[in-house]
Amino acid sequence: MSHITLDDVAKVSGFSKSTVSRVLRNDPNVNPITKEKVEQVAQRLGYIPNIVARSLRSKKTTTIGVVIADICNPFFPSVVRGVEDVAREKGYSIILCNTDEKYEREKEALNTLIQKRVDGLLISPVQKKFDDLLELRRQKIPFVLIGRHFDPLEMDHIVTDDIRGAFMATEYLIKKGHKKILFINGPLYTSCARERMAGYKKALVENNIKLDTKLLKEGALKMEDGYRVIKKVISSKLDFTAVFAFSDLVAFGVIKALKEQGRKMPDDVAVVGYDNIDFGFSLELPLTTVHIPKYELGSEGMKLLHRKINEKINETQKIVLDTKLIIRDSA
Amino acid sequence: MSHITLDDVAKVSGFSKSTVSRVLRNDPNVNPITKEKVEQVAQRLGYIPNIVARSLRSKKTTTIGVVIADICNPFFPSVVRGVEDVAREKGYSIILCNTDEKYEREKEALNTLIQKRVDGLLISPVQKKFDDLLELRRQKIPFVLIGRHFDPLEMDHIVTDDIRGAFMATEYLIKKGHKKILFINGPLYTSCARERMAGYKKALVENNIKLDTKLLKEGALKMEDGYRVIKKVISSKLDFTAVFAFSDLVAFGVIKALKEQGRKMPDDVAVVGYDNIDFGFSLELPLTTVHIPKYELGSEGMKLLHRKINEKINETQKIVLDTKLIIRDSA
DNA sequence: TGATAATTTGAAATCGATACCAAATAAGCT
DNA sequence: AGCTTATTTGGTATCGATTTCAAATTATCA
Repeated sequence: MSHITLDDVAKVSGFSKSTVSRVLRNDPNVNPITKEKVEQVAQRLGYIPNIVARSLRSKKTTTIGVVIADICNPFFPSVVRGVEDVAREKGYSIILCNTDEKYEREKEALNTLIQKRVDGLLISPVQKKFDDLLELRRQKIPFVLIGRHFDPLEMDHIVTDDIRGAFMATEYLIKKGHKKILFINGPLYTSCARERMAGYKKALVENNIKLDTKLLKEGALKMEDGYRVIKKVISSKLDFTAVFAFSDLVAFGVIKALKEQGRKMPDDVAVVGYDNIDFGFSLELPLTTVHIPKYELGSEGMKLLHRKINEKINETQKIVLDTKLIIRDSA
Repeated sequence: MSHITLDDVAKVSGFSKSTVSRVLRNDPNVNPITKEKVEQVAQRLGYIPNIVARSLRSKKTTTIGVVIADICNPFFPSVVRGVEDVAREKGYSIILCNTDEKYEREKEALNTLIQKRVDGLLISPVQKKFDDLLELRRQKIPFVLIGRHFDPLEMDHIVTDDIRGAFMATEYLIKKGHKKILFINGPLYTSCARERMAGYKKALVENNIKLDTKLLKEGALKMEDGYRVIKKVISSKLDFTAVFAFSDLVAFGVIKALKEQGRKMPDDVAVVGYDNIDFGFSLELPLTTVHIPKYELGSEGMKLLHRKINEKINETQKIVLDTKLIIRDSA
């Protein structure tokens, strides 16, 4: 009454468990005629392989962990989709975990994923601490970082060229005549915020504009953050003619706040976002932004992870994808 | 050198496997002093429980499958997030699968999930066929349908009141004086499309407007579909003053097409969407739409699934969440 | 044809935990 | 104390597959 097992198929078909196992795993070392017979019995009995048992013995779960900040952040769905498409193609399932940008949550997630013996992990790390990642490395569990990386730590990763991305965005604003560009950056514990900062500064330097640190804000991640910063900056009478936001999400908050202040965009203030999330084009004010190949970040990341799992590659793999400036109406 | 197992902890601590197992599972039938000792040894050895082994024996994987159409459809992230939050709280991980609205993909996904012995499933079904769901039922694997349901099949589900949602949207348009309301519906194999159709018709009947079947279009799911339908309808000189779209996504396509035609919204044509996806408010034309409690669909669905897994509830549970009309500028 | 190699099959051990039942020990009570 | 009951521990079977190694069978070829 319970489940049909490989044993049952063996008994009914008259072959041994070994042979049946070979058939069901498509092992070539089996007589085609035998294969046929066993398959028929398996079919007839409605046999369903128990992958848990297989995993225990073979030490492979064909499951990988995907750890991101928040699937509701419009940046991530494409990434995850890219991962899943490649994963499915290669025979993996994905376990999804949201960290909400909290280190403790990341650590917990990695813990359960280790306990569940995933074959590998794709992680968009919180970066406030990284002991948990070192632990992964110690355990020799393959993992690839997505979108963020730890420079001196020699961990496999796939990221975008954020220095260049931020450089392009900033230079574009400069070429349009802007000199007071408010940069609402993300948290500096993230590699992307640091690199975008570098890109921003590089553009200023190359165009002989001296840096005004009062125009540098950091720590913005969500819409509210962009909104709040603008409100504060304006009440402090700080002067600026353009805003470069850490993300499109932050840019939305910026636009909302500026609109409430009655500032016309892009004439009074130009706004540039980052990420190029969906529907940014059909906003009230179609957003000028830096495109990140989100799907590829996921799909190529998964491909790399797959190689890491199957081939024993020792050197750290670092993939850097290109970004692209998308010019629309907001700047 | 390999992994520390429960056996190792047993040997080092001097207790038996059984006792160690009890400690690590927080079984109350164990002396606190023993517990302390064992825990210290486990800690010292860096023991990591192997959940695969546990699952094999206990027949529980603490993993559930989540099968949706496409995480890139802005409807789903909130749903998945709702699921994951509750799942995590209850000790489950989620395996995510995208079907792209294809029955074969759904079937494959369910297959691997069954083989991986998930404890239960949350499914937004494709509804073109349902043999795969009947198979799940035959196998007595608990599952809950999300957002769509099969009326006569008595399967547990959590949906929204789409008759009422569509009714409200349509009636709102009627009260605004519209009589020729183009309804660009989704595929009729989905329960939600059928119910919204019912709501649409009900509103017409109650307001003494006779149904013009030429104004009924179906099969729209994506932005392109909305765009295409409008283009076609206009070139066929069909007259309409309002559009009720199956989803906000479809509405986006509609708006794009209408704008290209130079029609002013909402004056020439009023547009109402469905779902209330994020950022619909900050569009060029803030969208009037029907709100669906997406997060709750996921979180409550997961709660129901959890009950189904743990208590042996026999009656089919049907949860219907309420919808709400969100009035903005597009109609 | 007979020796050798290749193919095909099977028996038993194993993966790492939990479950079940029995045994040992401690506690409670007349 | 002596008996019963509760608490705590241990031994062994088991979950359902894969792996390893050896045995049996078949094919190859001088």
